[in-house]
Amino acid sequence: MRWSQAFIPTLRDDPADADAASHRLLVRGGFIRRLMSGSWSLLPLGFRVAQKVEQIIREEMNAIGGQEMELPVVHPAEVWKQTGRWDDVEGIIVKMKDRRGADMLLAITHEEIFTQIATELSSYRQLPQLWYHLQTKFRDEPRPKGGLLRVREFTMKDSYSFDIDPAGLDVQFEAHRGAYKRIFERLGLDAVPVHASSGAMGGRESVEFMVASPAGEDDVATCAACGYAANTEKATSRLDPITDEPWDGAPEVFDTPGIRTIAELAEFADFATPERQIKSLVYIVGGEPTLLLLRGDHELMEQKVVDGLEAQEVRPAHEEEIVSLMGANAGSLGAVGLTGVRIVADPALEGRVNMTTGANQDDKHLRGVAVSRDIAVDRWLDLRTVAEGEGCPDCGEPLEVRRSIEVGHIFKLGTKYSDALSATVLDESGEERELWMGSYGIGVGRNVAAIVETHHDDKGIVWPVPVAPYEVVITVVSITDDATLEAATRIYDELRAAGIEVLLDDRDERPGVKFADAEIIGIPYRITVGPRGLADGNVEVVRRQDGTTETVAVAEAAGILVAKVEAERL
RNA sequence: CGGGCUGUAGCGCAGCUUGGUUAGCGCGCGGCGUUUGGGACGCCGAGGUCGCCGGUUCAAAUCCGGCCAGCCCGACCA
Repeated sequence: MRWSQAFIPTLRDDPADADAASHRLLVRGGFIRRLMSGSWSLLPLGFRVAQKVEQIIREEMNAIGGQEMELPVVHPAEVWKQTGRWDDVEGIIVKMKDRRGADMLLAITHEEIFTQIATELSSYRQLPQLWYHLQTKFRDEPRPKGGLLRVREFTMKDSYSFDIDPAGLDVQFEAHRGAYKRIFERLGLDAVPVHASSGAMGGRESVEFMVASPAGEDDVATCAACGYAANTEKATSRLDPITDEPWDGAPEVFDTPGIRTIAELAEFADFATPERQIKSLVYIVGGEPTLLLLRGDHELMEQKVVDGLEAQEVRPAHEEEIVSLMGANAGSLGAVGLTGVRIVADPALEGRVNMTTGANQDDKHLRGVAVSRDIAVDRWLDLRTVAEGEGCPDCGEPLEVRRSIEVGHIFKLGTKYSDALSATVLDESGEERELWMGSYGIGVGRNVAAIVETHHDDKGIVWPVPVAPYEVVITVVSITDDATLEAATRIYDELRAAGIEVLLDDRDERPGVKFADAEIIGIPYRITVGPRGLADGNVEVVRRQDGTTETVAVAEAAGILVAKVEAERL
């Protein structure tokens, strides 16, 4: 492509509202433009990158036996009502009616439709099956951000596997784990698989692929010693044991005027250090009022409540709800002697004695509380968020917690959808069996953003060759010098003939502008062709990644670049 | 959904408090000229429903009301 003819609206100033490096650079480099909140147009450069990402995904999916198809974006409500998700995921689904008044929706994912198609499978002889498509999803996120990182409309590769039994599902799941590993390697992403919560997808087991980045929205706990890795939504840890001072007798009420927080109480009473307090949080879990108990210095992980209590809706209780349930305001709440409210406690409280907690009367607390004696715990459930430095659950070494971008997620769904939609086959003995399903997703745009987040410097993007919009840019230093333009055009033709994707910067701009633009856009290799070098029969080859420069003979330039690019194509 | 802020040329902004000729500035864009191996400069020029609707007024970008859109914080989030 000749740059002078290309639509590459590079900006030289930062967009005012950019909130992530990839957001800023993709806009600056003319890759994307916002249409509305969470919807982005892919301009020619952005589209080329997205196409390359998609092609890599296709190749790896096909390599594990995937069959590509394409399903619609607008679905009838019917099938979503059958699986129960028409109402379950209220909020993020855009719903609409057609001219006859029939309910429809924009697809947020495609389990329902793929499963419906799978009802056409009738024999175990047709299994296993692995189907996928690259299709638009629309999720009406409350607050999109980060450019392509968190959007409402996006393209996703989603694949679905169908097997006769759990063992078959395990095989497909492991095949995806391998395919995803290769995909992310080819994309230049250092993605680590971690244990994750399945969330509203349902299912029994899921693994997320995470790329460490401050722009991410998830926290991942990892152990350098043994390789344990889990999303903090799911992660557990070993805690140092605490030896409590003995306390004989019943809990004792004491006055705590104006004291509302754990920190204030610790300050107020020297025996009530945070790890000797019980944190009491009132939540409405699936409509049921629930008191959640944690150690004072621990943070609640709401997702663990969702998963552990299998609730659709989990939210903190409102002030009025707290007062009418507990008889006191937040800040003086406690579980001692409480009845009529479900009590769920974190195991870190098990066996503890001489604890301090709210007395369920405003401005009063209790000391000397023995958890097992004084509190009627209905359910013990891991509720807390692991923190950096706590012991790895597998080996005890200190955990690290890092912000990460979720670039892929694979789920073992089980029979949830095949059950709801009667997707069954007959087995060897002629018996009807439900299909065991898995679903596996990769967001294309989010991966593009993740690549930029991890491949940029102060000058701009540094694309890995496999996803670069162009592999080589030829910078023509002076287009008014015939010999220069001729030499550059010859190299351009040679590279194109060799199958290299090359951009010829034949714009009437000063060299400094061309160098800077090529760097913002992030083309991996640049050939500088100018009168100065040509006087000695040379051109310059610069590698974007590290700025290394070499001088090569004009006649050899194309051949050298072909070798370099092909070596990095993956 | 709650709180805060913003909306003026393709982009970034000033003007609004205190209403009054023709609404400005920088970048970008077009023409001409000088320049040309790291983001040049001069001259000339094009480009605007001041987010939308309504109200107040002799007069509204400016004041008032409603609506819409976007951003930030929180809630929420497969």
